[in-house]
Amino acid sequence: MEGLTINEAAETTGWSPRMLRYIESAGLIEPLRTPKGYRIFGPGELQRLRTLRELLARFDCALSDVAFARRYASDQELRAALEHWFERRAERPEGVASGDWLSWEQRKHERLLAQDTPPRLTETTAA
Amino acid sequence: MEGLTINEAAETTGWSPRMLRYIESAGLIEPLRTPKGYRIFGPGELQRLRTLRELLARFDCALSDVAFARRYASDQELRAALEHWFERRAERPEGVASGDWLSWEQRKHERLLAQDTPPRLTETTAA
DNA sequence: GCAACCTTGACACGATCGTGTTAAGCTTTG
DNA sequence: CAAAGCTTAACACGATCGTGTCAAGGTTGC
Repeated sequence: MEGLTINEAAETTGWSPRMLRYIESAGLIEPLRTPKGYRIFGPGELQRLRTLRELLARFDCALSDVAFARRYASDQELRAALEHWFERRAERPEGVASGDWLSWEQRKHERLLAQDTPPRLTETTAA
Repeated sequence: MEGLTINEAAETTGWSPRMLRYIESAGLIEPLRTPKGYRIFGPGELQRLRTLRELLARFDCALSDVAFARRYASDQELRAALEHWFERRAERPEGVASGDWLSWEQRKHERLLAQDTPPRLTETTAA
């Protein structure tokens, strides 16, 4: 065969027909259509579908993540904004620059001083 | 004030205290802690939080999207894999190359021929 | 023409997201 | 010391994700 119908494609890719439609609705694939609307999956689409399963499993992420990553990768404005946001970390008081914000030092003593029991930060970063 | 406590930070950023903790658990912020475990939000964190609200609104995306984008931006392997996957589109029969996969042309006629009602692809791309 | 297949739409359901709220227990502050 | 704050844990709840399944109706194939 050449271009597979949805059920055939489902069998060779491991996805259920339902999921193939769902993935399409998520904008991650775009199978061709016969004039009557039947989906036909070419070898490229089939390969992408198999790879997609691997990706989701390998990186333990969701379809929506992949969809967003695609958006992130192609939307220049989005990427710029987010990248800038990511960069903006470490605004940590190591470089308290100027009096930009009333003396960190001062209060640091007032508040952070006189204490004990140090390692109490159980992050539980929701694996 | 200097480093704000969670409730103060909530007020100036617009997020609820609950959400500030949630956002932290998502790994998007990492406020300092007093030795006793009290969160203190510095001006940097506060700004990031305000910006975050703008980002989510402006690009209509979720916290998990931002979290994944961050991962995508910093995990070389992940990015490479996904980028490769994104690229792999348009495996469309315009460049059917060689006999890589038994004659598209041939079957194209067998299946796609003799039909009418053309524009029936309502995408409904789940806005 | 009838069985087999495809299409969209909808109901369902557990899982997770985004939020609020409350409980139980330290800490800071007046 | 008592009130006010902070912390984590947990229950709750509507919304969306990921899937299955079923229904109603065209299409294809023998």
